[in-house]
Amino acid sequence: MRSDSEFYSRCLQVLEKSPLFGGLTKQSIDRMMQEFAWKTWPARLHLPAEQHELYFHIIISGRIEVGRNHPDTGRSVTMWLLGPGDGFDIITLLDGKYHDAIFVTLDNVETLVAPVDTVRQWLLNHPDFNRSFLPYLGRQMRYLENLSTDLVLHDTITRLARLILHYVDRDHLFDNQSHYPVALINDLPHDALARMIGSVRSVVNRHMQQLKKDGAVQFHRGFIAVKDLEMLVLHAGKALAELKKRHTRGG
Amino acid sequence: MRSDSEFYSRCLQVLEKSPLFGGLTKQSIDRMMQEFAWKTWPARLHLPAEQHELYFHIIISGRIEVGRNHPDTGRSVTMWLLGPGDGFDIITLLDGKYHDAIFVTLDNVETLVAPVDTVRQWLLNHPDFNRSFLPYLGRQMRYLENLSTDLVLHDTITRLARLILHYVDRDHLFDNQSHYPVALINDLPHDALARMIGSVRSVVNRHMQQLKKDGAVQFHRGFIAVKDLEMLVLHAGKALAELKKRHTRGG
DNA sequence: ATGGAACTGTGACCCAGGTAACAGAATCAT
DNA sequence: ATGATTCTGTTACCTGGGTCACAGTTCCAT
Repeated sequence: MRSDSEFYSRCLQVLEKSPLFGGLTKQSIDRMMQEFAWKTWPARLHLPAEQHELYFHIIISGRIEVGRNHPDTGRSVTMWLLGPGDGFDIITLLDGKYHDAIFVTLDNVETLVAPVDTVRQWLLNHPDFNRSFLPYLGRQMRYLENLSTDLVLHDTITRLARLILHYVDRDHLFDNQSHYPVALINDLPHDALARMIGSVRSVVNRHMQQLKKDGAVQFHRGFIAVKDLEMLVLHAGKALAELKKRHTRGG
Repeated sequence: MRSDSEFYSRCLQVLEKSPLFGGLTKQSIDRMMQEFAWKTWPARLHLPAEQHELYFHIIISGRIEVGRNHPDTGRSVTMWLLGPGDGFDIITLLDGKYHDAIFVTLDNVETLVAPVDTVRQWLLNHPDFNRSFLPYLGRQMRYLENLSTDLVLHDTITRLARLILHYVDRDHLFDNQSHYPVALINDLPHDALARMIGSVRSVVNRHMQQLKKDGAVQFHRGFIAVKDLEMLVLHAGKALAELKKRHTRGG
């Protein structure tokens, strides 16, 4: 991408606050950008898997769901929901092997693309790139750890509460409407939410109704917001036993 | 550790075939070893969590279970089972933040220890170290991905079969006894197996009985081996539907 | 050898949550 | 506008596997 490109400044903005490149100097980012090409993808597209062994992508706008399917039962899990500033596929980038995962665009997506080999060279030769890349890897690993442990240790309504909590923007209470906005997942259909917590649409709906009844959240087609943060924390939290008592008593 | 230390050559051997350092030249390994200290831990010890923000460890012998507990229910998951050649804690190494996980030694453990900062410096300055470290990270991430997806997509007996399959040593059929040995997990009690697949002792036992009845595995206290690899693969595999038919017909 | 601790084997019970199925509402494409 | 498609709400049903409880077994320490 040339620096006179019409998208250049937009991409720069995204990269600068990206967890992957945020730590770099403007110079470094600039030099890297030279090697990236700009590319767009339509919504609901399954990205071809071979792609990832050849090219590394950075999302500028839009979201991509990374998951796996069970061929027989038709069920699936979302392992990551990638948004602006995220890169993929980091696993193939790390070890060069085929990565058995399915990448689906949720929106129209813009990415910056470069050959994996190029990116791998940077990793090996540019300490300052490593300085932001390694913590980014840490973040992604933590997300996976949390996913696994949540699946084992918590029941589905707790996982749902935690999911919403994870994306809630606590700093931007809408005073007039007295609710907290939810980032990235606020317009997802219930199936997509279900895939993120290892469950199933109808069950997620069931629990969303419960959370609504409890006053924790508010939602309608394509919209989720948090009404009562404390209540949601309670659902997401340790006080599981107490909560159960409440429900059996109060309905 | 000085090169005339009595453990030096043993450590060297482990490091050379470790996934973390296997790729390095003898020279590099040598230089690194100078900075490591040798340390031992008794079995069944909970390693103090603060440790990991200060020191990075490499296991020379013994195993360490890395997992999480649910304070209220008492249930727990094992996220990793670390053995000789593995390093910890890689997540804190990556991002320097506190890592909420519990490390328990299963055996008497020998480790090599160095300050995290030292190791982090190597990461940033030694491309050849990076060359084996990054693929190692990839491997660990894949393990977590598989854990999460298995938890969602497969039932417990399938996960159990997959666990055993993952550690089976296909290359060393014991002809005289016609069974395949199982590495690393072959002497674990059923609780420990249960924690690795997000289940519970009694259920694991149930399923182990089933696998035995089907001729897939053989086991007694502190011993697991694979009798019929194909049968185990069948249990672990996609042909879930067919297998169910079998069982309902045959018992 | 003997008492205790750590493991294994099983059965009875029960419920969270997955499956299936359908009706209604919102949204989109032409 | 209108038919198609994609989402949501809700019911009835059923089962995998978790909980509890206890007995038997193997192993270890003294």
